[in-house]
Amino acid sequence: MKPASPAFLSIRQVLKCLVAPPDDELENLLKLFKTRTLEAGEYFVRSGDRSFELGFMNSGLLRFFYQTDDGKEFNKSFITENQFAAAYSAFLTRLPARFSIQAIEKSHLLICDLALVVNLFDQHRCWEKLGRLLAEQLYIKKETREAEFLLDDAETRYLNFQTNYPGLEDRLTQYHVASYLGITPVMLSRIRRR
Amino acid sequence: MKPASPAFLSIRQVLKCLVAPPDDELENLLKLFKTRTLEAGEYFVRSGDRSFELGFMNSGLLRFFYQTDDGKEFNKSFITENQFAAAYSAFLTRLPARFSIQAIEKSHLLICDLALVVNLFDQHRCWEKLGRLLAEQLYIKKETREAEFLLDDAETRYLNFQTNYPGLEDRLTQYHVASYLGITPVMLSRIRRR
DNA sequence: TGCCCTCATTAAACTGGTTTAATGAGAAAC
DNA sequence: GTTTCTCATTAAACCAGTTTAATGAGGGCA
Repeated sequence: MKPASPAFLSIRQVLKCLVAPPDDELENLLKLFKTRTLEAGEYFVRSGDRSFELGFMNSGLLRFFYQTDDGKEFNKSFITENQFAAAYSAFLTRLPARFSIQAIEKSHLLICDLALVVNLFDQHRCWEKLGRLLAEQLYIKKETREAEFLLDDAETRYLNFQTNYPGLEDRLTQYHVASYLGITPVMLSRIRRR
Repeated sequence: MKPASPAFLSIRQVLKCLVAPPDDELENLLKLFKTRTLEAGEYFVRSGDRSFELGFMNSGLLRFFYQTDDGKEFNKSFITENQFAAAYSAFLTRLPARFSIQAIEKSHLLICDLALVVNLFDQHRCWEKLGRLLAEQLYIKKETREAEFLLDDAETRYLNFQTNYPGLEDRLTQYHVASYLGITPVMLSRIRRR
């Protein structure tokens, strides 16, 4: 599968839009990637992993989730088409991943060793900038979520979820939505009744 | 107050350690800063503000906090010596700040217009890198906090706070600690009894 | 010494959410 | 058509943390 194939169309566009890389740098980066398909239920990262890949989603749906010792799960975010996916914080801190990443729908990705991408940071400023922009996006997303947990009750968080992730609710079971909101399916059902 | 003065010693060290800037670039950056003192209770940023400064703490203690419509406050983080302080997410998104930053102790800072620093990103790679590293730090901090809220109960969060911010508890009233943990002072008092 | 003032503790009623368990409802398997 | 999944709903008991309010305990200050 070569960087000229249709699978590379989206990532090309996204990267051009984000950091406007020179053509040769862009090709350098793209040839590090290969395609991968995850079946529904399959894992991209498992909690405890120490080696990491960067994924770019061509299609499908991933969830990032924490697990407690007694088996409870907490979805922390969802990733869909044209977004990057990685256990980036674990890579940066060189600690084992604290959460898992799992496909909820069959998903088509481009993947690449994360360390190879980070090595490019020193090679050209556009990749350093990419690293900055991705970190900024992640930061803003997490901070927004922190604000929701501190300021909003469960019902408000549910309404926010509907507007922030339009259409996503239909692709998820009530269990996954509830887990993202930090409540039980029972409570979500009660909220929905209103 | 010139960049040669003692007030610039710490920021010099921190920047050298983070991004190893060339001497002339470092001086370029430092001459953008001037000193500022905040009395206890004084604000560095107010919720709703649209223009932002980057602060570097020489001494003192700041809190970042959200406020609800009915006046309740939620501390989201604390900043002490040798750390940078800014409403960075608001700056990045060009939205009004959603939280306030206030001095809990009398604080000595170096401050500078945030936009001037961000303009330097294109001038030299070391500043682009600085932007990346700061965003990464913020991201990791927020993600850690998200994990705590999802996985841990109030008592565990309290114990985490004590180990993650050693000595800080003694500089804060019980109200501020409780607000950071997402509980009431009453509940914190009960936890402490155990 | 006595008077504030602010902060910490304790108790009691209350509430938003959980837990457990039973019931319903749709879709796939055969 | 019946069985058997999985997922959503509903009810009832329960619990972690809130709210309100009263009490205590220290510090600054005239």
